[in-house]
Amino acid sequence: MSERMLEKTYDPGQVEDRIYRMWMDKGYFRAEVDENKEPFCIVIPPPNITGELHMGHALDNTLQDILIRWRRMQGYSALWLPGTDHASIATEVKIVEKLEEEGLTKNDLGRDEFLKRAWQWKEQYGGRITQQLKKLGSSLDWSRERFTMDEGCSRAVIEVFVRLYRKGLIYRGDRLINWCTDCMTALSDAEVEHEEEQGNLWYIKYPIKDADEVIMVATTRPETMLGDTAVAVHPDDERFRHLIGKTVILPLMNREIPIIADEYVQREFGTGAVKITPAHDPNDFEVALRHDLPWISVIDESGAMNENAGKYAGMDRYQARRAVVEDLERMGLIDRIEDLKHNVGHCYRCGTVVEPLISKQWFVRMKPLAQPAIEAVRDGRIKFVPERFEKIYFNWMENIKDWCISRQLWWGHRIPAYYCQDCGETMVDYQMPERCSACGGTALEQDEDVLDTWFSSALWPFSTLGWPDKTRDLEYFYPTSVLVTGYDIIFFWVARMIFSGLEHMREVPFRHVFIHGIVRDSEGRKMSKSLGNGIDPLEVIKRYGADALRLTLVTGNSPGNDMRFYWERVEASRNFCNKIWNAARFILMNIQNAGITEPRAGELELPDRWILSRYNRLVEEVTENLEKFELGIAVQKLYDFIWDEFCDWYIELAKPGLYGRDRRVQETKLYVLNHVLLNTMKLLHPFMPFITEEIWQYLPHHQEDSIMISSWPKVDGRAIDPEAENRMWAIMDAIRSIRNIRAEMEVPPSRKAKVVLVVDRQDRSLFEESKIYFERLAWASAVQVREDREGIPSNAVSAVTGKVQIFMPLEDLVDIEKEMERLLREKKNLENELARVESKLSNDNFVRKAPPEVVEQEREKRKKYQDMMDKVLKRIESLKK
RNA sequence: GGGCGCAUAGCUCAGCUGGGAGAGCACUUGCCUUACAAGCAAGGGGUCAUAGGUUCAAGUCCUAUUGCGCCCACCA
Repeated sequence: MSERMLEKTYDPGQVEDRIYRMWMDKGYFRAEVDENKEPFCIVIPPPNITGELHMGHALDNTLQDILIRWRRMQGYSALWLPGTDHASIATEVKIVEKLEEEGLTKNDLGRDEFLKRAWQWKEQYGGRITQQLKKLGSSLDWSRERFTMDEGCSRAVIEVFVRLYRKGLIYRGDRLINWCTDCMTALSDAEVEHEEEQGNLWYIKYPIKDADEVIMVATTRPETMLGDTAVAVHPDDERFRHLIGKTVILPLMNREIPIIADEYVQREFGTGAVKITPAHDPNDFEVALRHDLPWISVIDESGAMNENAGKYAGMDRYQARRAVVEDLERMGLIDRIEDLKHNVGHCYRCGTVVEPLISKQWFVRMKPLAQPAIEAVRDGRIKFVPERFEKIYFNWMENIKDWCISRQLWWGHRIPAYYCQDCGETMVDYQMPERCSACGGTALEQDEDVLDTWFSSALWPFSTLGWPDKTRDLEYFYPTSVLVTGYDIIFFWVARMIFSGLEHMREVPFRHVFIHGIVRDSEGRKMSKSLGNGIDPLEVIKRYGADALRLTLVTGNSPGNDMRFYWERVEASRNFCNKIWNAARFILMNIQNAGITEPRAGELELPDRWILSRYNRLVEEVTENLEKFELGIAVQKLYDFIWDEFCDWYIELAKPGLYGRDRRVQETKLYVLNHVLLNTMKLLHPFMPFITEEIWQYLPHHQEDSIMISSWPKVDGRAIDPEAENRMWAIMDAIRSIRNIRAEMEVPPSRKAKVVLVVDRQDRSLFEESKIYFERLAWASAVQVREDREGIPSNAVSAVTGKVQIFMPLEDLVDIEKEMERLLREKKNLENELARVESKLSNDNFVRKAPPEVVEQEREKRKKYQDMMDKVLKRIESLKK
């Protein structure tokens, strides 16, 4: 028994760091390979080392921590594996920015020096976000912390690259790729964000060679005409049929280019004739391949016109656009200019308009990898929660194109490809070969480029467990159990982990993908740095505590849906913390005066049996909700149970016993109070780990040193007691009625009143035994239970519930007219209810087709309402006298 | 162009496999009742977007429509 006493309000600042340290010191986060236990594993979506904890992380990690803590308590060997991502582009951009402040560029430093800086940066800031995760209470196994560029993960990357290359699934070639002229690197399709923008459609006349005719094309990017190598029309388009095979003189460049026919052309759009710029448009590139057209690059990697652009060389692409249009106008070749909304691709990191360029890059051949990944979801080996995201996943996987994986950056995994400087041979290997496999030369150079940052993330579920080595961890924890992440990175990450896991492990990387939405501001806008509307989770923790933040994030959250952040909601969560804190305080105060005794059979009173029954139902439901990833529903039930049933009802119902003389009764009450609180703290622990631990530490009668290693409550089927529930419900119903009347008549609690309860014979003992609760909870001075209404003065107020007719002789307060009004209102209500029930029961189809128990329910209702109606009518009669 | 989500109390949102509409905040009234005023008790407030349909029964399932939002896509 503890001598310590709790403060009147819960102060998370006093508690959280101390408890987290205790958990760490005791090694509770550490998961062991234990053949006697089932494994349960989640790998964290590794936050970028550039990152600081934002609400998205807070939500994502709260959900993971809930699942992990719950499964750990259930007896699984639960591993939550932490780590960070090197975030190739994002980090490199930051370091370049920092260099700029010093007046330096990447190239001033050179590759080696730059990487040294990058690693320094990683050492300095890489741990920042992991420290912040601790503030949230995340029960991550820090002994297994990984980094996408640590030695093991890097080995995995090389292993995968070499394997895929040897299998023919990685290749290098000149393709039209997305290029960011600001980041100066190639991007994958997924890294391009399309936005609709207001633009123009220029109609340009191209003169036909040796004819007095022009063919008009329409384009949104006039500057690219400098690189045109054809004009295309639809093969069946009568308007142009006679021109197919002829050539046009490309204005400004005076280059002869052919008119070709291709079905790609939409006859209805623009003029029906399309200029073909293979080097700067993905469609045109495809057309050029089909027709064996040359391609001419006119824009360079910085977004400026190159030497192929004639007099426009050196101009920025937008400058060139204006110049080209001006020149064409002067020549009378612009027919007209229309407004047009169209999609423009932007770099997902810096927002720069992406330039399609032809470039030699490395690619992963996707089709063969995508197929098994589609099947794994289709046949249910992987399940998305909620399911609708499977559709999005299929749509992406089924239309996937080869993945451009090389990046013209320095921070990242360098591509393990080596080129012979003598004969140009390409070799891909685990390390640099001694000599060229073709010519035997020794002058070899490694590819300058690094891999897409998502290439290493794709391996995360197994690279972190030791792959390519056959480790015990890998054997035991793979496939992992759940992946928890936002819908915004399904393509970047989830999809790629799935095909990578299947390809390299021959097994799915996880069983469930639990998708959540994003946290928005109170106006529903995305939180962003530029808007300055972000809420810092650490500030929330500081002001209200981590538990309040976690509760806020999970309450009302349904899978896959966005949510808005309100400080008012955090306050409500904080209030709940305080509520349970005070419930615990109350129980502890009483435990100091008496002990706890496990009750013998028959010693439990009605409220005790009621709360134990309700508690056991709660265990059942919460567990079920967690299994279905319905975390928001689970926590709502906990909230309601603790606040309403336990605090507002049971504690009040227990007080008479606690404050009575009978020590045995006191100890029984304390047993039940402690038992229910202890176990609801367990149920609540995954959601609110700190306060539940703190309370646990104060409460007596548990074996384990910490709530986080205690066992998840099990349902005691014998405790579920529908009869106790019904009986208690009847008492509560009557108490509520009395309170209602008193409130309506504005009787203050200080004024006690006599209460007469008229009941049926079979309920008499129930109400006799429950008198004390009416005294305590309904401010009754004396309670009389009887089976007849003889001698009840007419100047009493009354109410009717299912089981009891209540009279309160409040002589001086009673206004007969008002009383009559209330009775007539009651009568009206009952008439409505009866009419509704009657309409159902008189419907032959209902009685015949509805399930018997539903029909029975309706019949019971009818009886109940009729009883109530009888009583109300009698009361009305008696008042009339 | 295709797909998805949302539309429920003044505000923000829950509502799982169809069986008499819920929470938090806000509002009204009364209470400092020896755990908690960050609290207690009582209360007001909703033709569950619209129109059809399935069913004995629809907020819940189906179809269409409207509004808002998101994702994907090669009509220049």
